[in-house]
Amino acid sequence: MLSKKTKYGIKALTFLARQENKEPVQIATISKSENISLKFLESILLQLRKNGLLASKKGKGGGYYLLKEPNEIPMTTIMRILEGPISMVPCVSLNFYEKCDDCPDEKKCAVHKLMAQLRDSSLQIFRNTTLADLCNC
Amino acid sequence: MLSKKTKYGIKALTFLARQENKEPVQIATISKSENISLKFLESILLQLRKNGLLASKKGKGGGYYLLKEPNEIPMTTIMRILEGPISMVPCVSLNFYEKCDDCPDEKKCAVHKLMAQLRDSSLQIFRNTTLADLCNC
DNA sequence: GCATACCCTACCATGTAAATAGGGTAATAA
DNA sequence: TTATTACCCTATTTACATGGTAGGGTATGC
Repeated sequence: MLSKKTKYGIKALTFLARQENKEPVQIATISKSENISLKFLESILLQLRKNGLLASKKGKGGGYYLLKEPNEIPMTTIMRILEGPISMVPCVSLNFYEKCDDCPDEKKCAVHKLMAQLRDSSLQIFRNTTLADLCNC
Repeated sequence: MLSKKTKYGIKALTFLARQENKEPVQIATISKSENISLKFLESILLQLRKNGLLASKKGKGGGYYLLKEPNEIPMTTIMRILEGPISMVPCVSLNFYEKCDDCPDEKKCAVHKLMAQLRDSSLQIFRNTTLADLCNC
């Protein structure tokens, strides 16, 4: 399941990507427009800032804004920051690899191969989709 | 993330699919061979039986066995029984559809389109893979 | 009739998601 | 300088699912 954190994060990012000018947008503005709990959204945007996707400006006229062009931000980046691994099992993850403690041999594991296939197809979609693509809806 | 229930279930099913004869296999046998908690596995096999994938035989010489040929069991069936929806959000699920309460219009939702795409590619893999395919590892 | 092995219900421990609360701090403008 | 704005940070709560455990019940077959 996709966490609400990721879902809200994507919605907030597309909201920012849709801004004509590059003026900072207040958290409250996004919160109201997208029906997202203000405080929860705050923590999400903070996380996106710490991971280099957003920057913020304090004080009056402040808010959040994108650091790159929407078409330069692939969904892989966003997913990995907010949701974590793309794959469904750690033993096939490229960026979050972990060995299973119940599997003696990954190569002989029935689940492993299937999940690797799935990861590849998911990766392909996420890599070929940028934030800009999500705005045209 | 793939739940351990699903992972164990798939492993157990492939174990049964690999049996030469169609003799019932005891839970304890699978449990030991695949390093799965006995009682947990018991509940998983029970669920698979209630959903028509397995049958069981009680008493001495009893155990679980497959009801169909492995190549007649697509992964979609197994995943939907054990893991639930294939899609990452209920609003794009074919079998477990649910409307989002925060989205006024699904067609305009940035997340929706992306997740629908992802669901399609996952479905394609799961539909074209049967239990038999997992046994050749 | 006894051992076998599945069947069923209940329980618990742990962890995570989602949301809430409340105050702190930096930047800006007047 | 000072008041306001709006981000920054920590802690807490609630709810729920997962993974696993416990213990007995029941049908089967030798």
